[in-house]
Amino acid sequence: MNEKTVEEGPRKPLTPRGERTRGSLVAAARVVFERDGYLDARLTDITAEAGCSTGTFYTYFTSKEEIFAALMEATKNEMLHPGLDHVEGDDPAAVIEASNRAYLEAYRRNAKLMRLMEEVANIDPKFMVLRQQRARTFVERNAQSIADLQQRGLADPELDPMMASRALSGMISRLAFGAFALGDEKEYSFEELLYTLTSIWCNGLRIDHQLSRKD
Amino acid sequence: MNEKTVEEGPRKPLTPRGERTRGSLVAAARVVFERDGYLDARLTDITAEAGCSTGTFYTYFTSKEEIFAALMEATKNEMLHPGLDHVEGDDPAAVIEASNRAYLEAYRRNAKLMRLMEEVANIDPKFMVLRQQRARTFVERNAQSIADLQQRGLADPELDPMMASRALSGMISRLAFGAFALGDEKEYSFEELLYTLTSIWCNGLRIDHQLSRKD
Amino acid sequence: MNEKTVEEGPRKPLTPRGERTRGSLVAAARVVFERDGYLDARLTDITAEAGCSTGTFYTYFTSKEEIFAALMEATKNEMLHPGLDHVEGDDPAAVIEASNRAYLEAYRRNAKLMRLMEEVANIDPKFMVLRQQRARTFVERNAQSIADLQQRGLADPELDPMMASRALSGMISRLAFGAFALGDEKEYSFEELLYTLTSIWCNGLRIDHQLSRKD
Amino acid sequence: MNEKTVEEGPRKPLTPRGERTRGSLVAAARVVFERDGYLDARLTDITAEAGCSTGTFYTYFTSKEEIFAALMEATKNEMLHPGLDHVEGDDPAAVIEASNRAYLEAYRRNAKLMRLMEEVANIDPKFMVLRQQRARTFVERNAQSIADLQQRGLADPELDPMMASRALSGMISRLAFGAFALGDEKEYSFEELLYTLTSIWCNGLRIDHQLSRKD
DNA sequence: TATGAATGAGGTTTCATTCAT
DNA sequence: CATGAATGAAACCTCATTCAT
Repeated sequence: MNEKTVEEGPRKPLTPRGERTRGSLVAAARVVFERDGYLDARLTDITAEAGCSTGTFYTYFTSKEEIFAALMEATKNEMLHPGLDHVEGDDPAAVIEASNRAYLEAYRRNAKLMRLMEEVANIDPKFMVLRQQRARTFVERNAQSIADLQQRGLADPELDPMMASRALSGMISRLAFGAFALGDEKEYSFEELLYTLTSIWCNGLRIDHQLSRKD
Repeated sequence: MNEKTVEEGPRKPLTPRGERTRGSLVAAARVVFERDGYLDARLTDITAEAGCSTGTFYTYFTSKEEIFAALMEATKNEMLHPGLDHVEGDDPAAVIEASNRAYLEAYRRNAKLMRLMEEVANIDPKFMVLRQQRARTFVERNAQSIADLQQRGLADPELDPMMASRALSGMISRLAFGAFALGDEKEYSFEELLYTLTSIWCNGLRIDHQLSRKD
Repeated sequence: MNEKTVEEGPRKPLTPRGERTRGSLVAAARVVFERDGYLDARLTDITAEAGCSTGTFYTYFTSKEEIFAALMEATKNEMLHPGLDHVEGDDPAAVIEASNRAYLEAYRRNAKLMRLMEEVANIDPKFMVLRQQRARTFVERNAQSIADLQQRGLADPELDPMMASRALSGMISRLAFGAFALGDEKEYSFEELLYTLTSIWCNGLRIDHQLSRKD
Repeated sequence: MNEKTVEEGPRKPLTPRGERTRGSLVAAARVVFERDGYLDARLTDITAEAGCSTGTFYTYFTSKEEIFAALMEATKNEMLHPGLDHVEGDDPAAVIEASNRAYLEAYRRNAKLMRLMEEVANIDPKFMVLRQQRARTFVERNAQSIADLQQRGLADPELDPMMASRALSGMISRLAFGAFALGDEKEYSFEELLYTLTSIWCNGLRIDHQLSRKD
């Protein structure tokens, strides 16, 4: 899987000083983008936040798009979430719950970044591709897990694992977006959210479970 | 429910000619927005498409935002989808399937408009509010339907109807967006999509069903 | 001969007002270019001189290059000079003298423009092409005239008319450039210049003559 | 004759290393200027070509202009051409032909440099002065030679030697520019060029000759 | 002497919006 | 009501030059 669809300028070997400046620009970009949104962010806001001059920006990046790509690259690990198969355990429902909990927590932690990614993906096709690639990773992991459960006779064999995974993965990401990125959080209790998603996930696949709400 | 959160300029009574001009502007806006996207659309593109002059635009609208709002208003009926309770019948699964089919078909028909709405909602909070309002209508209708099924003993009573509806409604809209708005349609068979969504919907609520794929 | 090598933006049919504004911009461009040179001229200098705003510039032109092309087009008739064959008369030497006199006078009148053309031609290949095209017109006319004199037995038949014309036409334009465009005019008496050029021209082609200096 | 009109930075005594670095910068400047033109050449292109850092440039030069002056100084001998009086011989026409041949060959060898000089002279008055000084050397030598021929009764005594030299010297440099610097060379045969120029030169001064084309 | 990151003035360019006709 | 030229704020971007190491 080649995540380099969104190009970043030829990264010449950097001196430590250059490394630092570049880093401060990416950090500043995160602050400014999260605060003002992608469109409203001006390059001068970013350099001001980074404490350097406009010209310096162009030492490391050629455009707003490119520094955004760099920011996405720099933060890609922050949304790492285990996926079903990375949670150990014998009880499928417990595994699913743990996985969903991890996902929701990661989403909540990175809500602003996710919000931002959504804004940019809907503006620039290059980043829609990136978003889809990352989503696909998540979807495929879950599809694999569903297929395993089917093989072990623990999940409805009628469903296409990939399609079911798309539906369920989409369900959780959408709800997380609504709950955390849009800041409608007041309407949602985290545990209620988790319970509902996990119930539907398990029921949807016809997985036996004894889930209950936590408060 | 007040849908007027997104203001439209004081609609002075229009002469028939004015009515026509305004209409051609909205129609042109749809063409241009769907073709170029909201951000890349220039007002002069719209007036050119409408066959009128730049100045005329301001007779009817005060900004790009406002004509977009007018376009949303003009097309709001195009995504009208029945919601569960609007489909008659005794078999809940059949009702759900019919409802989902109607939703997917409407989404497919209006894919470009939905894509556009997503773009703008992620740019402009006013339109995020509008999008959420419309989603809420859909969610609430489905929640009502779920509550009904619970009362009739046909659906899992443990689930909060509103939360379950958010999850399931989000699931279907997300999948429709991916399938139709992003043009990844090749990866999806419509009937497979429908079957998967409806199965998970019914299973998720523990509704008895005998669904089968159509080809 | 297609002189449209240097493109000018699609000239939409202009309203009289637009015609006037465009004209004032071209006139302003001439003032500013002649005063400051092509490179040092800023678009804002031109719009300021034309009495309009920066934005207006872009209603008519897309770049400095383009307005320069328009200026060249607008002034192309100012350097029209008869060429040998357009001067009537039986005495070839008198004809050549009259032609040279007309050329030098036109050059002197348009010295700043010629200076400008030279600057730009040496910067931008598109305008070198234009300069060469215009020179070629002059060269070809003179070549024709030389061929005629050869046929009438009045000029050295050994010389290739085209090559001889290139040499003699180049001689006069170079001297005119030095005398008038560079402002070394003090070193040159117009009549001395004319006498020398015409003598060499006639002698060079072995045309009989009784030229004498005027003072 | 003071050729130092175009200043060069105070040339501090250089270490051998410094000498080498400076030399590589001038050599790089020639490559880059000839390749990209004066205006499009960036100092970083030159330092990159020279294999040193940006900062090093300022150890030896203070500006693009100055390194260009240094390049002109370094290459001034490359266009050395004998001038009429430096060719030995009794037959004036043969001397003129040899001189012209030497000039044309030197021009052809240094065509890019001459092209460059022309570009810069038309941009920067300081270099126009330099160009004129060098031309003047050539013109004056030729004027001296013409005066000698007049004194020996071999050339038309009516012509002012200086003015005639300006005309004839300009003729040859213009034609050389067109033929070699602009790369229109295909249209010109070297020998035809030489024959025409020399014929007109001799005829123009009424010098007896028996010139013939070589092939 | 060499390095190369940092600087920032000053130009270009866009396009939503105004307004005289 | 319609016109479309004029407006100008606001952003972008370059690259010669400086300077701390």
